Amino acid sequence: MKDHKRQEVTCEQELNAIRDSLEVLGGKWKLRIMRHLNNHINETNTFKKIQRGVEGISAKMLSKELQDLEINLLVSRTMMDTKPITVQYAITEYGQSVFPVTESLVSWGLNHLQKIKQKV
Amino acid sequence: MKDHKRQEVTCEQELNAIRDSLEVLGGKWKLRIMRHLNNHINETNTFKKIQRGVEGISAKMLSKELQDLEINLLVSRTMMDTKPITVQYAITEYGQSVFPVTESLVSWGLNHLQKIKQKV
DNA sequence: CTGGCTAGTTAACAAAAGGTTACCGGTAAA
DNA sequence: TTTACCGGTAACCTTTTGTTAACTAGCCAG
Repeated sequence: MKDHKRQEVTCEQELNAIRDSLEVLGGKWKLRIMRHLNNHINETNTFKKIQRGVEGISAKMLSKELQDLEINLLVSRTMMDTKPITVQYAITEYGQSVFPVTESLVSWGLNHLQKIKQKV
Repeated sequence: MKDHKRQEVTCEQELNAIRDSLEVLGGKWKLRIMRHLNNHINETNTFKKIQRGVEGISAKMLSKELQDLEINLLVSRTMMDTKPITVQYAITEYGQSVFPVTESLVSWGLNHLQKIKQKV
């Protein structure tokens, strides 16, 4: 009975799932932060380091977005008892699961750009 | 034969591609409209019929969203010279290409819902 | 003549998302 | 003592996004 097929869902549930995905991954900064953490996965990513690495983001936005990502289990937050107190952020193993999704957005976006260029 | 490898792109180009995809497919109504058109692909979809089918959408939003979708070649618009003038909208063949993308958003969203439920 | 159908448009507003500036308590170097 | 770095937060402002209600013009039935 149990195969690799997705659970049966209604049309409305699918639309909700899309809405959820876009809430968690959408917006101006979330995927940029995820990408930065993934590119620097072997380094210690403190708040300030991330802010310097993700171009243009303000402390307020970075703080909010990291909290959202942590709530959604995509990023972990660890306080370190150092002299000036530091906080380390890291992408979680579960967080890696977003990359196949973003890959399909990248592919479609690149293809779409070509398609629209042809039109003009 | 098509080359299945994507063109080489920079990190910034990938982020732009994601932004483009989300611009074209994001927002509250676009995918609901696309889905409705796809579910009723063998019917004649007039403006009013779509408005009745996509629950809650106002004339203003439907008008704007259909224009955006048409600009992006995802939907076609055909004026019919009927007694009260009618306009038929249809999803284009190219428009069908969004469904693999949305499918990955649906899968991830459904999985994420389970993941978050476990947390509580 | 009235009212309803067609496909929209316009203006005014509200809500959500994002940006700017200033500031906090703590540590430490100059 | 002043200065700067750390990880933020609060107040305020702007921009984007979406909602509501009123209105257009043409055609038709009662």
